[in-house]
Amino acid sequence: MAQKVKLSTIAEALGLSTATVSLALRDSPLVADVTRERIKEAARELGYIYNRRAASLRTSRSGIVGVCVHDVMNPFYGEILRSIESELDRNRQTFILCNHHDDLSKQRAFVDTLLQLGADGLILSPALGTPAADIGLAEENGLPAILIARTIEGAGVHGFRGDDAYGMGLAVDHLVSLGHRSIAMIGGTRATSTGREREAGYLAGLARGGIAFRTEWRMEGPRDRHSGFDSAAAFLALAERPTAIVCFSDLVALGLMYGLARGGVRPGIDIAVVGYDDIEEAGIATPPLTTVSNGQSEVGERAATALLERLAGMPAMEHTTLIRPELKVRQSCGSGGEE
Amino acid sequence: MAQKVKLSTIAEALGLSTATVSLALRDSPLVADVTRERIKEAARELGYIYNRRAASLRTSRSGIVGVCVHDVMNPFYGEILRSIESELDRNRQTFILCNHHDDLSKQRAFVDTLLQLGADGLILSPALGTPAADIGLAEENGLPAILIARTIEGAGVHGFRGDDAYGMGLAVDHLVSLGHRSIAMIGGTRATSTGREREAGYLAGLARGGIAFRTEWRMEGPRDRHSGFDSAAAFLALAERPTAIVCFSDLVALGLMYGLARGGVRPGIDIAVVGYDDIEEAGIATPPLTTVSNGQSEVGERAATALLERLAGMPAMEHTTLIRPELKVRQSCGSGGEE
DNA sequence: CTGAAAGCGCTTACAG
DNA sequence: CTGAAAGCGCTTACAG
Repeated sequence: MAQKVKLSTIAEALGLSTATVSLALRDSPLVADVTRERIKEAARELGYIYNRRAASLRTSRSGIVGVCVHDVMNPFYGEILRSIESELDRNRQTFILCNHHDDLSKQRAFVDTLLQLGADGLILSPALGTPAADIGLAEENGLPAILIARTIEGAGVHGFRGDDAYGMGLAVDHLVSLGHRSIAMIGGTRATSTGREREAGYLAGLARGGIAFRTEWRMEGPRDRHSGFDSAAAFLALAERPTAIVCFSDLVALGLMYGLARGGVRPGIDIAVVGYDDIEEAGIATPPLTTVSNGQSEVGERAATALLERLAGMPAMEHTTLIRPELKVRQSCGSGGEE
Repeated sequence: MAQKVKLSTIAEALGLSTATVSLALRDSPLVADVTRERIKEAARELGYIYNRRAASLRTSRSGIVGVCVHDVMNPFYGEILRSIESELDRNRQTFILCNHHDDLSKQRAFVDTLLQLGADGLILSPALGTPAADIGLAEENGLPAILIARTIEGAGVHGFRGDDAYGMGLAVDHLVSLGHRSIAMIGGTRATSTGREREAGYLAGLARGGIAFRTEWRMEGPRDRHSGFDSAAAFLALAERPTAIVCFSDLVALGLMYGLARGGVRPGIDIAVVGYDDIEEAGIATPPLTTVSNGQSEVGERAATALLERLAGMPAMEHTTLIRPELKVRQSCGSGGEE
């Protein structure tokens, strides 16, 4: 590797000062056009690489935003990330990703790293059991935070998520309107706001339908495809098998459908299944999955925008924006629906 | 936000020099035990946050490794990332992730960012059409690179990937041994080393089986679940329909199976389907997917290890390590197999 | 329109 | 075992 090219290398080569070179490279109007072009050309020729650490040490702006979610391999988060990414890209922010896998210590280590790097902001889907104080710590140290998908009481920051109770109610209402009187709910945990809200929506839906809830209908736990698959066996073993199932997520529903089919029970024909999230795969599954659209791209886009506003100097505001979910009727409830 | 706490804040509070504080916080044996404890305690009490930009500017080591792949939502890459992540975590390297979506300019912008941040290394699954010179540029500027999943001729660095030609041959041999004489291959493109190798393996397998290749058997293109699904229609429209299909990837196979089922053709019963990669979902799909295990976690782990060795001072070596694939027989070829 | 100088917060020889 | 001083590569008032 040749001698490192820095601002002063360019300055010396051109007989100028580093101040002028610095200004020129950032398109300052203070520098004469001719000079600027000479400088830019020299920079290109010399293979100059801007040193962001040095700049950031001086300006205390790093151009880095941290994004931390449960797991990027989960399409639900993947779809949110996609819109965050395009929003941040447009604003020339680099983003650092982290999966916390609901491990609080991993999440903390990540926030710490962001602090050390002088990151400009954080978009977080908090791990199970994240105390409000963790968000406070970040904010106090100059790291503005925005919450997505899950929210935390008293965190004092803006959060964006779907209206889970309402959405799950939509799913149950749909099944009730189809004539179902025994409806199970598989997956999710009360340890997250999402899990609690969706369960509440399920219970409220049953109540609206005049259906008395039975504890064996509620199978807590599964939150991914594999555990959804595994839950099929337990479900099929039920003495009085419900005629319909609402799932915590599409991933759980998709795994469950694999499992039900394996057990000889045909989703959409022998039993009704509803998912939640409306991930891309839901539309091509066989049978196509009836589900509740959860506004992933809207969550991502609005969260990114909100963070950019914070970076621009807007104050934090404690508020949760609920994105309105929508029922997507396809064939997994045997009800015809969209092609 | 209170006044920023830095090394000198601690030094002043304790009546020591910043040099001593710096050494103590990094557990240097040069500092007396008592002093070190006093310093660490003060740091904790004052809420000191280590400024990595400043440190990195001085040491020119950043503790950052960049990882860039086609798309982290693709479980194939997701599984590789998982093992990279755990390997790097153990070595306290922060990693920055980027999806290039086979867009060369995105990949270049990312490498540029790494250079500006003074990143320590790069693990890359190169975008379509990446010239060897791009890798050279990174290396010349002190950013050691390791390639995964796809390799580039003449890049001069170490790469890790599955032996695709051999693996695809395994799939075809299996189908031939089951008695199939007409075998299609769906998905993949000749623009990547992976696509070329897998196609070569398919062709070689046919030749070994004494089967004359027919151009309509080769349906290029699909590389994700959705396009796999879409390809089912084209396949079902074939005048003389092959009795078996090898797919470019599990994702393509899984999407295809959804599509075939939608068309009333039952995978594992009416037609044999083989995937590639052995992602986790393959085992729970219905029917369980026969596929070729592609050693994702081995690729990730070895690539990370190789990079860490480079960081420790080992020279670059131009070499491609081929991980040996393995056939996983399940039920999608109607052949019984594992439970 | 351009330059000289200070400073961002660390670490690292070098003294003592 | 601890301290004084230089320097990493930028940017930003301040002069001129």
